[in-house]
Amino acid sequence: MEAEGGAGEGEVGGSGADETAKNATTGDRPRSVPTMRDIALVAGVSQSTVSRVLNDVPTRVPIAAETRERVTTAARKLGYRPNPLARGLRGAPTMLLGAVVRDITDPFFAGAIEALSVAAVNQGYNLVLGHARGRADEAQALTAVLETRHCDAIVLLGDLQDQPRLIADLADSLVPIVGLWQGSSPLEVPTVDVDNKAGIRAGLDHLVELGHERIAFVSGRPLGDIRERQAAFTEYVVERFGTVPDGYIQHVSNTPGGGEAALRALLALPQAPTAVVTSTDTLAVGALHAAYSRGVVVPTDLSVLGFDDILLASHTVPALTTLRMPIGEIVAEGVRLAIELARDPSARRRPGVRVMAPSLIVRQSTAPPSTN
Amino acid sequence: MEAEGGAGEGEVGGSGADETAKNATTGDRPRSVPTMRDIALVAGVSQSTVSRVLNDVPTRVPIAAETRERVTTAARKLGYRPNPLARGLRGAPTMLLGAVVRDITDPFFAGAIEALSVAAVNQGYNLVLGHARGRADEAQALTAVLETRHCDAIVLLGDLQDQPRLIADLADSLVPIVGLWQGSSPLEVPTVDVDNKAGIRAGLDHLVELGHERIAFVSGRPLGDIRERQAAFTEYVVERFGTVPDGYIQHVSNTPGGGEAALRALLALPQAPTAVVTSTDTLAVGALHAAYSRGVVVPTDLSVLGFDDILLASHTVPALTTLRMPIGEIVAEGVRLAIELARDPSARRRPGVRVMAPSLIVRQSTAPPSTN
DNA sequence: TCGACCAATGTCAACGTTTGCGGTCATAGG
DNA sequence: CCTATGACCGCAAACGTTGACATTGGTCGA
Repeated sequence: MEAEGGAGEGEVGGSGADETAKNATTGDRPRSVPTMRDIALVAGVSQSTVSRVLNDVPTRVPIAAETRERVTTAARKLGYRPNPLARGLRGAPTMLLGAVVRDITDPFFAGAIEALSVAAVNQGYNLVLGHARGRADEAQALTAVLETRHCDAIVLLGDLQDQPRLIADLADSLVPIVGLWQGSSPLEVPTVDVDNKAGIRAGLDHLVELGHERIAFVSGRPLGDIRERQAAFTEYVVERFGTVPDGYIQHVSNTPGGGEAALRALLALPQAPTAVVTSTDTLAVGALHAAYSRGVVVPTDLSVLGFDDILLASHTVPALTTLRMPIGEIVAEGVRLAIELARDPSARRRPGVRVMAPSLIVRQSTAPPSTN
Repeated sequence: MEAEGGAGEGEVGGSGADETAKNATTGDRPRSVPTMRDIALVAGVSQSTVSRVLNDVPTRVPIAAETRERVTTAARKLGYRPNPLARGLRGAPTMLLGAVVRDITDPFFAGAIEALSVAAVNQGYNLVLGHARGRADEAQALTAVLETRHCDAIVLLGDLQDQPRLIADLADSLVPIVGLWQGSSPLEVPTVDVDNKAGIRAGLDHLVELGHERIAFVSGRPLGDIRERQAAFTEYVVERFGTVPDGYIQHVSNTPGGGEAALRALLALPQAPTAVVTSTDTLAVGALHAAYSRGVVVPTDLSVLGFDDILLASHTVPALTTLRMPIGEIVAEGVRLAIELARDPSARRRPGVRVMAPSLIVRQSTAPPSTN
């Protein structure tokens, strides 16, 4: 409030209430965005010359330095901005990457979007967001991001198997597509993912080495990576201990609240586990909270292992032992692929899954089990 | 890996290595996306008729049902998708909202982006992301999001005062702009924000009622809202206690790590505070962790108050007392404004700040001070 | 039997760029 | 004095849509 007139109010503040005074404040500027023709008129050249000068095209015939000068100054004076739609019409890339995510509310995917945006910007691209949550939106996401192919390529985040319409639309679209975190059921597109199985096994190895034998799993909706993680857990435990005890796999929503509910259920079991593996750090946070509020001390009474290594994982109470998701690598590879496909249409759609390795980050939420 | 051939591989998998076999696999489809002319040819009508039928334009002159039928079936058969660039060139809105955020890595803004995307999609718009972090990107964000006005309107998130070039570009752009969370120095655009002062005062009232007198403030970089919050804190404390003790205002980076550092510094003070107000929940999380690892029990030994009420705030250990940021309201109003301005060019740029009220959420991280 | 009028469709010029191809000068060489 | 030859630049056609306007082929009333 104190700074109402922060930056150059004289410059900008003029416009506002009265919309009739189009050119009064700005002099002779035609108020709508200037085109190349306007520049051509001012500079006294043809519009194509303007195009050539402004794009600095390597024309076989040179353009006089003086003409060049006249055009550029005219352009600057008029405040020319090229019209990307017109360029796009001529086949120029839009420099836009579409990102379709199943649920942007999921903190993990929100983080992934961040990383994706950063990676895209680094390559000169920007991100168009679409999310596909819910029956109704299903159409929207594509109508806007795909069908509306402003985008040079599309990146899919997360498992979208339950959105048949979206997948169908993807199938006969011409924009190149790459998938990230497709988990156990990747689409027929180039895909990058984390090695869920290796991650879960590394985590379980860690717990087993500490001496744990009663290990439970808290899972979000078994889709995509989550399903892979759960499968890896089951496989390992069966391999090692013969069977997964009843109730040792909890299915909840992938939120802290879900983690809380799951842990309460686990603690109520006749034989409560001494360690809990969560399919996601978000769940682990909830589990930590539930343990705390039940008086169960982590890691003394209970070990908790997460997956993802979200930003907060190193700052929970206690700090969370987890599996670091190589978001950066995955996203970078995804963007690289997407751009490569966008540039070279001949290579599009060569399915295949590239996996990146997660790594175990040992912090304070795991310890040997207490001797009952 | 197991699911390599997940969905309809016969349909899609065909394309790939050999790019000469354009039409071989797809029959007679021209392989590039079909235009209205293609449909017109197939249906045996003129291209404008196709346009009229497909857009179901309320033309004063009717079109024969049979013709209509022929056109629609042809369109469906060819898999027609309208070209938004061509439409845009004719002046149609792109249904894209640009979002420029100072630092998408900030968890709060990441969350805001989510909410913004949801709100935009609800209105039929999609989001184009641009971030403006760092000197170099500064140009990029605008080159891509603004200059490239694919967007019908632009939403600014957070204080961007330190990006002069961006602001300058905004000044003479023709796209309508609205600002969110501009804090103490809003730009000359319609702006929506939270009432930081009221929030801080409510939080301090709460602490004072509990009996606290030694209250410290942990602040991120004093920009935008953060600056307002800090100012409100100082004002309140001076008003109430005459002065802010030395060292009672800590400046750190807005991360959990920053919160940790700040709390360590505060605990090292000769007269440590009994309560800490953080400018952000992210900082509060760090503070909780630092307290825990120092053996300082929250809330018995120290009260911690956050700001924002992020998703995790109710699941920290202990659950965080904080001020709920009305993200939904702010974002909804912002999107509403943006779309309104996009639709009605005559109303653009009527500066002014609308503030939404935060509310105090009391959880377990605050309590009366221990009697030393 | 002829113009009027209506239904049903086609024509054509935009929108702002890019780009292949051709045109117009001046000047130098003959 | 005439014609090549560069050096510079303009013309105009695309790109895929839209929409104002023109154009058909009939049917109807006079």
